[in-house]
Amino acid sequence: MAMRLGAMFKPVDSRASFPEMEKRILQLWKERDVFRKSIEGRPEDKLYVFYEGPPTANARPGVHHVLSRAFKDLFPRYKTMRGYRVPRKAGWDTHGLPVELEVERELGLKSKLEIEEFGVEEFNRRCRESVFRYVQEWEALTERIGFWLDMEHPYITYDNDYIESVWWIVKQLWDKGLLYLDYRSTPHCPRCGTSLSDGEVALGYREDTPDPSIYVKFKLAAPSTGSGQAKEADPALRLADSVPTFILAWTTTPWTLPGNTALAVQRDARYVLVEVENEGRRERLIYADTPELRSGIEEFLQNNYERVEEVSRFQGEALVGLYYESLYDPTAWGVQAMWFDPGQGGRLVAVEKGQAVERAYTVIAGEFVSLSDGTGVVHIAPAFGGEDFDIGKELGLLFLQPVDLRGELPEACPWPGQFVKDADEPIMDELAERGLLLRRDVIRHTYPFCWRCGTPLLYYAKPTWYIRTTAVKDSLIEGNERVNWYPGHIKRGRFGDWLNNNVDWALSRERYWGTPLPIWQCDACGVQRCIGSREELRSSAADPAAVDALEDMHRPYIDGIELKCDCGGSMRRLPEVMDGWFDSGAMPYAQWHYPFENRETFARSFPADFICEAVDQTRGWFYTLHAEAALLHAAGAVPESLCFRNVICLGLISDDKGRKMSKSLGNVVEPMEVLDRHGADALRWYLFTATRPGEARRFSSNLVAESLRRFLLTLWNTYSFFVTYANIDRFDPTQAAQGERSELDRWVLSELYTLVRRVTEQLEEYDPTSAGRAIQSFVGDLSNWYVRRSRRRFWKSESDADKLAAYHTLHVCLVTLSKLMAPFTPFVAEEMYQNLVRAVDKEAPESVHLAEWPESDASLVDQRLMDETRLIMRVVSLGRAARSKAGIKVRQPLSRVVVKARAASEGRGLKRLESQVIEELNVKALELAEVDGALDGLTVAEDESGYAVGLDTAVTPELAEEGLARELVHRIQSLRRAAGFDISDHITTYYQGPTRLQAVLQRHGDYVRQETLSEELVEGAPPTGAGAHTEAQKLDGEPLTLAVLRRS
RNA sequence: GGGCGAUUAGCUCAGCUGGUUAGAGCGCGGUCCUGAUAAGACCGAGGUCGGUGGUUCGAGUCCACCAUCGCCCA
Repeated sequence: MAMRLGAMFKPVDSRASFPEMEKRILQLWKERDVFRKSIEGRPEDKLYVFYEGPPTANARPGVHHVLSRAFKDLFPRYKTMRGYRVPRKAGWDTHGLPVELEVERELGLKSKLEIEEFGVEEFNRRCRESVFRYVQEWEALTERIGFWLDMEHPYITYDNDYIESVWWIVKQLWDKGLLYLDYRSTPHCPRCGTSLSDGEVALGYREDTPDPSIYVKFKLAAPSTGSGQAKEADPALRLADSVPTFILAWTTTPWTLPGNTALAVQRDARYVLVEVENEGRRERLIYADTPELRSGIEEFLQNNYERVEEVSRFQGEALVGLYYESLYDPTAWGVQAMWFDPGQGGRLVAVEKGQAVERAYTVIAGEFVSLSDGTGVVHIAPAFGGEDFDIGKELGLLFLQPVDLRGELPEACPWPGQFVKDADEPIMDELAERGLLLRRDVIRHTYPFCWRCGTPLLYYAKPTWYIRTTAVKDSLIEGNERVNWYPGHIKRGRFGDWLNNNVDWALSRERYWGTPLPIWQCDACGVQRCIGSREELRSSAADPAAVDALEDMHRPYIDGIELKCDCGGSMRRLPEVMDGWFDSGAMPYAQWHYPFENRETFARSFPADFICEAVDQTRGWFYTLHAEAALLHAAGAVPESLCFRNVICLGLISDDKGRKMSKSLGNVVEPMEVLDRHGADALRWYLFTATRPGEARRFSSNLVAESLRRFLLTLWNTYSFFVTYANIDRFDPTQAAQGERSELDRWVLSELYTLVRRVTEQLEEYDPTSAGRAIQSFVGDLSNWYVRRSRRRFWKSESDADKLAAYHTLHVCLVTLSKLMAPFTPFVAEEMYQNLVRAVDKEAPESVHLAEWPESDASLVDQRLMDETRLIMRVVSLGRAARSKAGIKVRQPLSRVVVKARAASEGRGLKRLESQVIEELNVKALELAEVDGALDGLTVAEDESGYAVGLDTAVTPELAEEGLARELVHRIQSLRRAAGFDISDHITTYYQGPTRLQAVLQRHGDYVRQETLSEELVEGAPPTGAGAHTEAQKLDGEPLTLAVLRRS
């Protein structure tokens, strides 16, 4: 389209490329430094605090990252427009096992031993390098999707300053006794050689894991044998019968059997003793007497034994205290026997030579024993399994750990050096040979694996540093009450439950690349000391100069720093590093190097107003932030026990078939591809409006395309329409008179300001999905009702008050929309704003993102008018249905339409707005059906809710002529378009056709000329060589030739 | 095994505190309209609102149980 002299606005191509437009906008933001201005232009004392949850840049960003980054971007932009200053500091998570594992893979290292041989210094150097491997891609994607974030000054968790702040936190907890060392049964990855936190374990559960399901026979010690019994056996057990008697226990982990030291039963449950016989050999089995357990076991017995007979029944109580014969003797393999010494508070101590542990291989009572699966008897191995460990501690049981930290069995055992899971088969085989395996099957259940390397986890009792989060449980729960969650069910549901079931946080990791645990221990006296700052380290160091020279506070350098002990000895750092999650939860403090620097900044920026991550962070970052704030508050170090006031918790993204996106399935959608094809606004809009936050969502490029078509293109075309006509008329919104608003203008403004109110309310409630959907629905109405109904007003030739009002109204709608949409689709909003506002008003803020959020004008909201307009839309729809039924096209005028409304008041509304119905349905009059039978003889369409519209389908000769005139207009317009004329070109039209055309043009010639900008309507062929566009057509079967010629 | 969430048209989703005969968009078949529109309108096919009970004059909506899926926990 040619630029017109005096045009106010940049011409808008209705077929714009959004990705290209977005790149221009990115350039514009950069040139004008809009992001910085959007922060610094707002008052310092009116902060809206956003915390960025740090990603790790050692893998490429995916669609799910776009999801969270889009939501993270929306609220800061919105709040900026509301007048808040919203700093947005980027952050990078750099520590932790995943990083180490990646590097291990690259180096081909298989164990911790190999890492140490390779060298911790070089290993950590490589870790440091690897964490920014994809940082350019992250930065490019972040910018491309329009996520405004200060990536030039990010916090980085491996920085010495960051580490120092983390140390400060640890020291606060240490001073309050919130840190302690304990033997615990800990989830342990035998490959990584380290404990995992509960949060990490939670990441690695796998459904449907096949495992053995076996029934193992534990032989009760007979009274006659040397081992005897601790108590007089209940006669019901019939032990005196000298028939071998076994307790049947069920397990899915055969490899734990060498660690077995007890069997547990339910004291009050009923058990049964059954005798079975095969080929003359008799034996007896004990298991729980519940219908569901018995049916399964007994069916098996019936199928495998010649005779099965119940001997007696008794309470579990009768079994408690009995001894049984151990399956193995691990001490013979060199395993050091230990026990929980009740004399030392249940501490785990070595069993000395010759010492007898009273409760070794006895039946104990346990509340946790399940009576719905297995046999009602649980095999107890305190070295494995939390419950086993706990009951061992409670009752002073024997403790045997025949498995080392690599998950391997001892060299001296029958399965030397085998990995436990591989030993399952041979263990079962061997038990079967000894006749101690009743039954073996396979079960599928959920089992935890290492979330990174996929190795099955073992529960392993070993010393670990814990944070006593249970001490601040009440505070955690209370703080959560004050957090606004979206979706709301997370608060009392997933997150609340997690807090209610809080257990202490396992902090230490026996690894290399992490924040070093700042605890030193004296070689001489064993005293331990926690260091809370670099200065404290220096002043306590044996060689302060070495601390000054320390450029990197990681291992191995930090391990070289020794402290002087009060006893005169020398203190060395404990080798552990910290759980990487602790780093992330420390970001409110450590991002500012608090309290060593930026005390003011911290004070103003804590707690956060808004954070947003996916639901998997419930046990991750959401928890670590919350917990560290509560702990520090309890330690008196921060003023608040909660860390964030509003949080959006996003659901996970799956592919279009509901499957998780994974490389192995090949269904991962590359975000950049979607962005290149459809643009960032389309992707953002889709993510905001398609599904509510919190819900799992299906994603595909096609759905983004649909979102683009349905919403952005509709909007864009409305915008393009406005600019096209405003330029023709040289409409200047800053100068032109307001004009005279029609009912239609008043209606759309009423809808607009209703929309402003709703969108504002919904964003205040952290519900961008509802807000976006409301905008979408408004844009639909604006385009398909307001603009469609107003078209004639824009293209009529006189520039009267009505036309001016139409321009002003559409202009204010589009400008307001650009502001409402700025947080959602920042690019197209900017594009529209620049053209609609900045092009005509150099005083206006230079970016829509620096503009003020629109205010609703209640005086322009007219509920009745909106209701009435909804009604006429409905009536028009029915009218079109009636036309369709009668087979008469809308171009053919008809004499009247008769409408049956549901109430008299509705009838009045219809009459008030009848001109819109009349125009839209192309009829001469609208009548209300006020008496019975008013619709008789008409073509009627009705809907379920009681409305009916009747159409008088009689076409008089006059109406037919008029219809023909409109038909001609339509054809000439199509011809103009086909000829490639500009909308405002004036033409001469030539026609040759049926004689009745003469009469029609006699009567309606003015109309045809005006509509088609024809200066003349000439009967005959156009002059040859004049360049006219000619088409031969049919009109009701008769030949018709039309030609259009542009006039110079 | 427990908790939370979901289940409405082929697909993506609305349906507020219970209220006539359950909706939209996409897709499909057809008709029409159009000088802003890659659009739009109308008609049609397509739903026992996951299932079973219950509360109620009335249930997609409330309650209980069950099933399936997802996430989380053990």
